Amino acid sequence: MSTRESIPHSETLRVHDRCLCLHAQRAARALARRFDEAFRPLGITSGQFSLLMALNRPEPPRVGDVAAVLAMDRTTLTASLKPLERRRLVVIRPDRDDKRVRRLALTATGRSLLARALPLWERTQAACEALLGDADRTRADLRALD
Amino acid sequence: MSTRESIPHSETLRVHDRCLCLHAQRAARALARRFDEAFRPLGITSGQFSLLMALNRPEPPRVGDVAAVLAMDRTTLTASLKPLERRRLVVIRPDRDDKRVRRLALTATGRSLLARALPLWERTQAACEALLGDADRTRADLRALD
DNA sequence: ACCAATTATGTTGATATCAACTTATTTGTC
DNA sequence: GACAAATAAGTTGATATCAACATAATTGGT
Repeated sequence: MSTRESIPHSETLRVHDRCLCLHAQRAARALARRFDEAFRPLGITSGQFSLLMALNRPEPPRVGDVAAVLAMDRTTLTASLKPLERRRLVVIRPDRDDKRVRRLALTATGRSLLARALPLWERTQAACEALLGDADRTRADLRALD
Repeated sequence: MSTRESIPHSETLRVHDRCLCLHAQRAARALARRFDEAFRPLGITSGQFSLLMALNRPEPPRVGDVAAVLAMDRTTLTASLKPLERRRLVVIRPDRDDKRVRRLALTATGRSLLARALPLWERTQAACEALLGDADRTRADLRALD
């Protein structure tokens, strides 16, 4: 392999400093760890919290709806539901009218767990916002990327 | 279960709109998908690109160094190296002085692949920056979170 | 009513993620 | 020099992520 085919280290540093994908991954991993830790006493992760929260609606949403809300792959969602279903936090029921559709609903246990998780979220969220100059601006930027 | 134990839907909406963890996860997933797609012709993912780039240094870094740079769990890194090692893009060698330490180095093939990936990164990065008003500000915000 | 296109979802296989635990080596203190 | 503490890294088991492929039900055009 000739030298022509490799990248100088200076270029590596430039990519490393600027790559939005890497910056977003690092921030996402760091935030996930922080929230995971906060929710640990309840035995759920940050992702499971977001998912349970997305299911807390008057009308049980469909799989596709939830995937869209979380900007998550549909098949990832199917997999993520498994442990929650096993723990009886979520029930999956066929739709009344459309037999293709499955409705995702919190159980009473799930709702109760979510209620206990909320104050933990508040605390952690406040701690994270404190790291930012303008959390609303950051949220707007993040939204622009998805 | 009593009603006292559940969260009103309005509260759910507030959490959903404000949660930094969810916003970061969504943005990270969206960016990863975008870069994954760009790198697909080369058979690597966005995460593998970042990892290979992190190894492109004059002195082969140690496992712990790379994990710190990527803000990634050390054991995640060990797992992520496996497919790259299998494809002979990376070699893992014991350190000369400290027998606990393993040095991670790109192979000639790895360096060459990275060089071919760089223009794809440039294009995708530019497209993502175009979504933001001020990419430097966004990067600074993301850095504040990790 | 038929049937092709579309829609909603699931399954499989590979990789990524992290906590908990384990092993091997080095360092520092006496 | 012995040995406890600290350091570097790996393994296991659970969950998360997504592409590729597969299935079943609905819709729309004729």
